[in-house]
Amino acid sequence: MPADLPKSRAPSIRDVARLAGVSHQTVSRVLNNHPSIRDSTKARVQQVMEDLQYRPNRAARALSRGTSRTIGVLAASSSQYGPASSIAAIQDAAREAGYYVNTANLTSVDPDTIEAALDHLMLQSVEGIVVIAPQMRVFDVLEQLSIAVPYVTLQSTGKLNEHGLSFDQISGARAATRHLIDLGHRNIYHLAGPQDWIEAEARMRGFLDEMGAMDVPTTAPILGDWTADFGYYAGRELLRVRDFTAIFSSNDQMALGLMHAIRDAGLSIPGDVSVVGFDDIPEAAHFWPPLTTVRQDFPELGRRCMALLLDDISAVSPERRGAIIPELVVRASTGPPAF
Amino acid sequence: MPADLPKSRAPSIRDVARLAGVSHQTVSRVLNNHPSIRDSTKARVQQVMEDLQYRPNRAARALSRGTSRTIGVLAASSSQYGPASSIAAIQDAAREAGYYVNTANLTSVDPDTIEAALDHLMLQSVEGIVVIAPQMRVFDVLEQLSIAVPYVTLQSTGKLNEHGLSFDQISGARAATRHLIDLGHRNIYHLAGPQDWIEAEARMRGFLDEMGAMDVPTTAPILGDWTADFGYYAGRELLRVRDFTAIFSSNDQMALGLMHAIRDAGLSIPGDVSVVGFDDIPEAAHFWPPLTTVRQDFPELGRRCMALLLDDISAVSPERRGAIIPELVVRASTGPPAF
DNA sequence: CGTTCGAATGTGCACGGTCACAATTGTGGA
DNA sequence: TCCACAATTGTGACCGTGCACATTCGAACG
Repeated sequence: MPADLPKSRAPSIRDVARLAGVSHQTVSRVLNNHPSIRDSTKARVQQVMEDLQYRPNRAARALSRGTSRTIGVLAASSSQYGPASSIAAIQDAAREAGYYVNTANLTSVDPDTIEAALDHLMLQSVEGIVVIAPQMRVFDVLEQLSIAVPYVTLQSTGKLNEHGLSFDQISGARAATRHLIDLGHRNIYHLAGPQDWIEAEARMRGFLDEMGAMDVPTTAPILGDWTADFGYYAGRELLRVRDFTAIFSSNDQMALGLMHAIRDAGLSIPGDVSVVGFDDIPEAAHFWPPLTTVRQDFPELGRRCMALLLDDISAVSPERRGAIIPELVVRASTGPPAF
Repeated sequence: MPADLPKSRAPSIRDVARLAGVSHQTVSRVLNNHPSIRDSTKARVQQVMEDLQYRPNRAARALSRGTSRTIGVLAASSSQYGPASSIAAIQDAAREAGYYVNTANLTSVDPDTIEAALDHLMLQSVEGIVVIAPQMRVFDVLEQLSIAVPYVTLQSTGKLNEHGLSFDQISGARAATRHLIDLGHRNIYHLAGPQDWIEAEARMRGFLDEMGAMDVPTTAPILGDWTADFGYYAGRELLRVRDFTAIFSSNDQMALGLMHAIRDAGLSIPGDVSVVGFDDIPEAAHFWPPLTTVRQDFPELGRRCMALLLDDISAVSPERRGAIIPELVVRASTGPPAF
C-alpha cells in the first residue's frame, strides 16, 4: 500500500494539476465541463481527482465567481406539516438544480426579527429567497428593505402578485363552503387563521364570497391561531349559543379541536354539527369522524416555487407563476343538517 | 445628497480602509474585535462601514480562514412533527452561535442516496453534521465513509454512543408499558416502527424489557411505518383475532390509525381496548379519545444536540452528552381491561 | 512547405478576506 | 535624554478557483 501521506490540507486544483501533468486551468475546465478538452486529458484528470478524493472548495468558487449557488428560505411555523413538507420539497428541488439551501426561522413577526433573519440570509449572499412566512408584515418588511435578490412566496398576496405562486386558496375555501351549503346548511361559522396571515385571509375571503354568492347570511369569522387547542376552546365558546349547524375551519388542526369540543358537549358529528377542515394532513382521514377537508399538495407547491425562483435568478421569466387548484376531499364529518 | 454612485461591486474591506484612512488589516481587526485597536480608530472605521453598508463577504472569509461556520443536517422524514421541531430548534441554536445550517433530506435509505446527501453536505465544507435520520444504515454508511468532521445524532445507538444524545426512549417505553400493566392488562401488543430505525428499536426494547421484568408473556411486535394509515390497517388485522386488551404504539400517528380501526370494529376505547402512543404531538390531546402518550420535548433535544456539536467542533468535550427522560402523559385512551 | 485557423492548453491575476511578520508610535524608567 | 517594551498599525503573501488573454498544437488548404 502506498502509504497515504496525511496531508494536512485538502487537495486543491493545483495538486490535481501537478499529478496529472497539466495546468490548474485545465483541471478547472474539466470541473466545469468545458467543451474543448481532449477526452484522454479529461479522463486522466478525472482519474487523479478520484485518487486524491478531490473536492472542489465551495468558498473559493463562490469568491471567484461572485456567486454562491445558495438560496435562502424564510420560514414561519416550520414544524407544521404544510410548511415542513414544502421546505423539504424546496430543498430537494434545489439540490437537484445544484443549489444549496439555507433556512432561517421566524420565531416572531416583529420587524426586527424579520430583519435579523433576512440579514442572516443576505450575509451568505443568497441568490434568491423563498418566503414561507405568509404574514403580511413579512412582505411589508421585504418591500421596505428593497431586497437585492429575487424572492418568491408560496402565498399570493394582492399587491405582491409578481412574486407569488400559490394554491388557489380562495377557490378551495369556496368549494368547502359550497359543499356545506349544498348539503342544506344555512347557519355556518368560519373559524379563521390569525389575522395577519395571507392564507387565513384568502380562505376567509373564499368563505365570505361563496356565502355571499349563494345568498346565505354570515356571521363574523372567528380568528384562531391554527392550533388544535384553540379549536377546542373556540368550539366550547361557540356551543354555548349553538346557533349553527356547520363550521368551516381554516385548517385541519383547529377542526380536530372543534370536533373534540363538539363531542364533549354530547353532540354528534355530522348529525348535529358538520365540520370541514383545510389542508388534508395525513392524519385527517383517521380523525373521528374522518374529516372532510381541502387537499393541498405541499410538495408540489414547493417544487413549483423553486422552479419559479430559479427562473427568476436566471432571469428567464416564462410567466409560469400561477395558482394550483386544491381539491375537496369529502369524508364523514359532513352531512345534512338535522333541522 | 451625495450622489450615491452605483458601484457595480459590493464594498470590500479595502474600500472601507481607503475611506477611513487606515489599512485593510485595521479594518479586519475591527471586524474581528481585535483587542489592540484605538477606540477612536475603531469608531471611525465602524462609521465608514455603516455609511457604505459594508457586509463582510462570507465566501472570502471562509476561504481565507479555511473554516465555513456551517453545519449540516442530515434528515429523514423531515416533514413530520418531531424531526421538523428538532430541525427548527437546531437552526435557531446554530444561528445564535453564528453558524449557518444546511439541510439535506433523505428520501430513501439506500447507501447511494445517503452518500449523495453526505456529499452534498461535505461539498459545503460543513464543520459538523447532525443526523436526524435515525436509521441504522445511515450510521453504517457514516462509519464506513469515515467522515472527517464531528457528527452527533439525536438518537442513541449502542455502538455509536460517543456521538449520541437522545431521549431515553427505552425508559419512556417502559413507563408506557408499565402503565398498561399496572392497569391490569396482561395481553398487550406492541406496534413498532420500521425495523431499521433506532428509535423504533429502542422503544421496542423498552417494551420487551418491561414486559419481561413484570413477567408478562409477550407476542412478537408488529413492524409499522409510522403512518396513521398503517396503524389503521394493522388494527384491522389484529382485530380479526382480538386476543388482547391493550396496544402500545410506537408513535401517535399509528395510535390514531389504530383507534380508528378499533372504533370501526364497534369497540370502545378504553373499555374494550386501551391504546398508548409515543411523542405527544400537539394534536394528541384532541384525538378521540384523548391519547395517553409519552411526551418528548423535541425543541429541547435540538438545542442540546446543537450544543453538543459545537462543543465537539471546538473540541472542549465536557461530557455533556446524555439522555433526556421523557414523561408519560395519561389521558383518556387507557383504562383497566374489561375482563 | 508555409499559412491559416480552430481546438486544446497554459499564464497570470483577481476575488475579499486573514495571517505572519515588520514597522511605527507611545510610555515609563534608568 | 535614551532605551526597552507594549500598544497600535501597515505590508505583503496566501487561501482555491475562475476569467481574460496568450500560446501551442494539429490539421486542412493552397
